[in-house]
Amino acid sequence: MLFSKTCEYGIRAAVYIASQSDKTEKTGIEEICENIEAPRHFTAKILQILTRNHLLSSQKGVNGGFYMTAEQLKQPMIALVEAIEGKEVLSKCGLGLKACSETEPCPLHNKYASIRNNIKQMLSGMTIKDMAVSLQTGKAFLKID
Amino acid sequence: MLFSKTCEYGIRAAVYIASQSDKTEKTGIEEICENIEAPRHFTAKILQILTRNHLLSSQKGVNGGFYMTAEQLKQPMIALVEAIEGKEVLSKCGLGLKACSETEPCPLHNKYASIRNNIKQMLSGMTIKDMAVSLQTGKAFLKID
DNA sequence: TTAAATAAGGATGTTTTTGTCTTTTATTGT
DNA sequence: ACAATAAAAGACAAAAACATCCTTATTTAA
Ligand code: FES
Ligand code: FES
Repeated sequence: MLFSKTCEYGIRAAVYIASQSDKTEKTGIEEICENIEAPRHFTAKILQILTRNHLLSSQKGVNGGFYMTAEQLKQPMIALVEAIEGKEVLSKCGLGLKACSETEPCPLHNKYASIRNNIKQMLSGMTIKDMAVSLQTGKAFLKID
Repeated sequence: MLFSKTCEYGIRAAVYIASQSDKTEKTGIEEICENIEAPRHFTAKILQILTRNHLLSSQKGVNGGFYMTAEQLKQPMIALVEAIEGKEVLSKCGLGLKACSETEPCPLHNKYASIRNNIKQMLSGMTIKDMAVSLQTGKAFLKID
């Protein structure tokens, strides 16, 4: 519905990495995928994208893995979504018109634009750290057992 | 974002057909696709689905085409969406967990569930006729010229 | 300095979505 | 009846999304 599989895995992975960021050890792709129930190689590709976009940090070699800096933890969810789905995703027309505009709106525009704005607010107002904390405190989960 | 192409075309086509439902003549697939800028054969398939689900009516042969009964015009948008995307689409987890649940929620659940509810309300509270009227009165458009 | 570990990158494969083309079936005006 | 018309249906094709596998580059511990 809202996100592609790519985006779902990307967010889940980033949140998991964030949730491990107190530890000194970096988090390996294997561990990540086990804990978010995502396909190993596919997820690795997504993390490459996020790393290139500086939303994650990584280190190769023994004891390497993924981690996040304090700066990265403060990034809002929307940064992840835009890195994966593209910047425009939150301004497109809900009915697929070439552009979303106030002057030539689709019949859904009035209501949809406000909902789209809610989504934008949700994603801007929540940091990766916020999500990680809800994991750490047992309030939320990244997979169902 | 919200809908698949299939769903977008399906809604646009249905709304266009509805907007022509005052006329006595039925509306042909060619005319529909010109007016909503959608691919001819693909859209025809989508209309088949909607017709099988009794959300549209159709007639073959000379002077045939698509049309909607008064009953069908009163259907809410959500009926179209569910016919095309499936009934479950509006209750799935936003982060792709196997199930969306209050007891094992994903970190997005709190905010997402409320947005998803807004979407549901938007789609339940607006009939196909409502959308068609906004077209007819020039307040909305199904393609950009 | 070497072996092991681990992410990055590239090639390839599968599935789903999106789209076209052709044939069939039903309807209607003549 | 017949020809024309239009939707239904089925086969096929292209593109995108989803996923795997293999090789390469980098790092570190021993
Ligand atoms: S024009 Fe369709 S959502 Fe704005
Ligand atoms: S559990 Fe993810 S949206 Fe409800």
